[in-house]
Amino acid sequence: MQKAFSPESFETRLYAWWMESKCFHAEDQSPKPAFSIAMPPPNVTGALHNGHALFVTIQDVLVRWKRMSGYNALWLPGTDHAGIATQMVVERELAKEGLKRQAMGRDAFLKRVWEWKEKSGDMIVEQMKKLGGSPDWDRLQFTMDPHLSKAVRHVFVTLFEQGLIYRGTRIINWCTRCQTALSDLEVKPTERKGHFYHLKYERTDGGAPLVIATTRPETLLGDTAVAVHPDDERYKGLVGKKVKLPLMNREIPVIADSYVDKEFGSGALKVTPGHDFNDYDIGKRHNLPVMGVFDKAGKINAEGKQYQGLSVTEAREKILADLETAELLVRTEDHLHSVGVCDRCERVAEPMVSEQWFMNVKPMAEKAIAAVRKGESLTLAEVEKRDDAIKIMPESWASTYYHWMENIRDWCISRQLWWGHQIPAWYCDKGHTTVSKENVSRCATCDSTSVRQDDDVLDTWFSSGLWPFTTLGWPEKTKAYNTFYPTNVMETGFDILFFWVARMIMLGMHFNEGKVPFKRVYLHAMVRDEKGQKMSKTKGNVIDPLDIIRDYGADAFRFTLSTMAGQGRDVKLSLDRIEGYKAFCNKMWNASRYVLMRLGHVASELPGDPIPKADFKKVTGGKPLADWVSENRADFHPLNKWILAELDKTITVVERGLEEFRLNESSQAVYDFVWGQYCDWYIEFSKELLGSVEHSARVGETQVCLMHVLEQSLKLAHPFIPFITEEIYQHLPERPGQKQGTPLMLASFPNASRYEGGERDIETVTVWKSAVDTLRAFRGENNISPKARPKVSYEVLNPKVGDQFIAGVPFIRALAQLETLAGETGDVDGELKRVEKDKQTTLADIEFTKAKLTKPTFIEKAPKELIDKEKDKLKALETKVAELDHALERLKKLK
RNA sequence: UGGAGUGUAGCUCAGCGGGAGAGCAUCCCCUUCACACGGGGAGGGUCGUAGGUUCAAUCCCUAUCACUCCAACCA
Repeated sequence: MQKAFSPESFETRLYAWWMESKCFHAEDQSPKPAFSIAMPPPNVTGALHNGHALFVTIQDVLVRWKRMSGYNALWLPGTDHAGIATQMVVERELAKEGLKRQAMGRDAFLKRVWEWKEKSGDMIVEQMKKLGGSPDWDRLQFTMDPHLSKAVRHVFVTLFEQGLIYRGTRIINWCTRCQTALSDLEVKPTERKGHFYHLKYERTDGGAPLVIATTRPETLLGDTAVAVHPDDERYKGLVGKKVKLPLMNREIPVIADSYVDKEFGSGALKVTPGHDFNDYDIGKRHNLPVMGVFDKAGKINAEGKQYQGLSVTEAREKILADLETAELLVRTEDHLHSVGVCDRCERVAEPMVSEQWFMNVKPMAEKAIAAVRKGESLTLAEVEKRDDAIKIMPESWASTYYHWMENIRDWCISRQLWWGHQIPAWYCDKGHTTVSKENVSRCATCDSTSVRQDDDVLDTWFSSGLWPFTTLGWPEKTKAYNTFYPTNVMETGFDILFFWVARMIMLGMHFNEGKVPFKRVYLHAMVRDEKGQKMSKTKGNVIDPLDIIRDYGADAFRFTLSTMAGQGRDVKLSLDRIEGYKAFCNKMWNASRYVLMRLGHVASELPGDPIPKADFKKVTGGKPLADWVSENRADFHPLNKWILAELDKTITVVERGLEEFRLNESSQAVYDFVWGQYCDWYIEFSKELLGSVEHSARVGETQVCLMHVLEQSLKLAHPFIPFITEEIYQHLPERPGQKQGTPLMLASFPNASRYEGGERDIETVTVWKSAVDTLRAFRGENNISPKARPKVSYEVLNPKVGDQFIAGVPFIRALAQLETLAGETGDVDGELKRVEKDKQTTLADIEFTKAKLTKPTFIEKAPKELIDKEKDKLKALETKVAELDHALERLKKLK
């Protein structure tokens, strides 16, 4: 084993070895219970970021743990074609070469995107490997693989036949830059500074003109009504009459609709059904004509008459100027309002009426809501046993989910892009539509052979919405499908709860006889920079995960992410923290190295080290260490019993944390145990145990315990820090029942033993530890040189603790670095001071406790156990004062 | 506008009804033969603010302030 811990020296080698040994492989069929996670497929738009690192870590921890716990564990990897995002990236690349997709043509363009996909997909896979991710790479899939594409068509055609997918002309969000329709989710409301314009609409009956406020004066070109609230006294007589649309020489009616807010603006609203979602609804209620005045490039069309050809912004300027001239612009105010912008390019999205494909999701949403409601009333364990309920964690997300699902609108699924699944609909020259799973060359209605496939592609989330089952071979009921559907855990970011998770639930239940696609959803938080800001290239605060791995190792990075992946809390990534966990890895490395030296299996650096080479076979009679330990534990030395008890406690905490997605608790427990108990105390105590003749009978037993506890710790830590634990494990000496060269990642995860006396064992050693602490504090406070080996005397005052203490004397002496623990004390003054101080605080404690116990309300109302506890405490404190008094007396005499 | 979350030591975070914890940072001592990515010691917090419930509140309730996020149809 190398002296220095250097992750780069083994990470790559071990990963390759795991791959060769097929350690990540999951069986399609197995007698073992199944556990599966469908990996959220990263977009093939480029490199991995910290958000990916977080999900890879969390999912890998869960999968490694389950795999070691005897499950046939499948983590199914893949990548997503990410329609708009990828097309945009490639278009940008092409622009550098002076190329445009329109000029290239569809086929040539797609060829380039595929090339990009190969490159980017490989890169992402490589990066996940660097992190130590253990998905079953043999099953790696891409959303546009032939099989998945076939499933997409199957779903499209089925939903079409069920009447849930239809083509219609409706108002949708349109990005004039990306030149495509967007779903509601792809439009992000953004605060923008704008103006509030008050315009005059003159009445045809010569009455006082109506004043109407708007932020978008250019849309007046498409106004087809003015609306007021039916109860608005100011406009009572006006409903049914007409007003003159400024500049357009058109008359439009005044209508009454309760959507209008009487308090807002002038209480009169211009209605533009062609370019506003609400106006569209109002228009439908009142049978208003829908007038589109922008074209798809965002230019005014022929309906805009004299403004035709102007862009939206140009038209606004011109119209305002013309209104001003016509004295129809009453006033202008500054106004901060939110506008919808394209999620991808941030250009303002234009609501526009257009013919698109839609999915009616309402019926599916109802079932999807019911499944989560059911999950809410069940525990995590109960939900695992069924296939009709979903538990969302952290639970606070459930209400957000309901709200969205209850108000869900039809999903616009067509996109005017080239990269994606082309819609399986064909139109013939007579205008008939044929929807089919197979390519169509003849119209199903009129047999015309002049057919053309719809140019558009499906929203990217259409195919990823099928991910948990299409990746298992669906619609065929494959062995893998039967084994792994429903999957157990969906672990992803809350930012795609609606985009993805909700749609998987709806489509999953719809196409799998009501069976949910996953039983538990764990939504992790965002990875931010150390100040809590979102990492973005423009802010320049992006930390590249590969840089972190290079500087600290994948394990330190993973451990950091695990400890910070507490529920519902953003991960603020700080390099200091990562460095701290690298130190932990280093500690683990060196502790292991020491243990191996002490077992005589690695050349000791101590000249003349008296410790014999550990012969486990002889000590345990050929039994595996774990078995031998549990059979003989009751007779072990208190120190060995104690560390085994601490180990049991740790295993329990680690397992509970993993079960409840509290990875931070689990990783913290591992850290505290390995460093705070095993290294800081047990190893130090063991030096005395192994090094002194007095305990020579305990050497074999202690060597077994050192080994056994180290091995269990490695297993416990493995899911979090797979590389270093595996590397150390491969250096462990031969043990009975243990085949050398088998990977740790396939070893079985520790179980807490059922041994009863653990608490008592812990108590004993706690007495020793606190004695050492006291002596060390005394040295520190009194500036006694670390080199000094003072002689210290002790006196047993409390016989109960006394026996425990006496057994620990040699160990306390060793750890406190004393010459003797029995003789005369060196510095009486200092000790007097310390004991005096201790007495004072103890007296204060007594006062506090007495006050509590003499309070009548406390005696009456507090639970009996607590009162007893307080009484016991008081007694103990009083005894302690008596002891301290005794000690003071003695010290004074010595002086 | 509505909903959710967060506010604890200088920093990053645990704890969440019975007298406040960790890591890092700071200060002091130590190159003791696994580890200076180390060992030992010390200092440091009226647990955002104000009320309330309770024998008892950092923890529960109410209000309030600050930050963050989510959902939104106010032109």
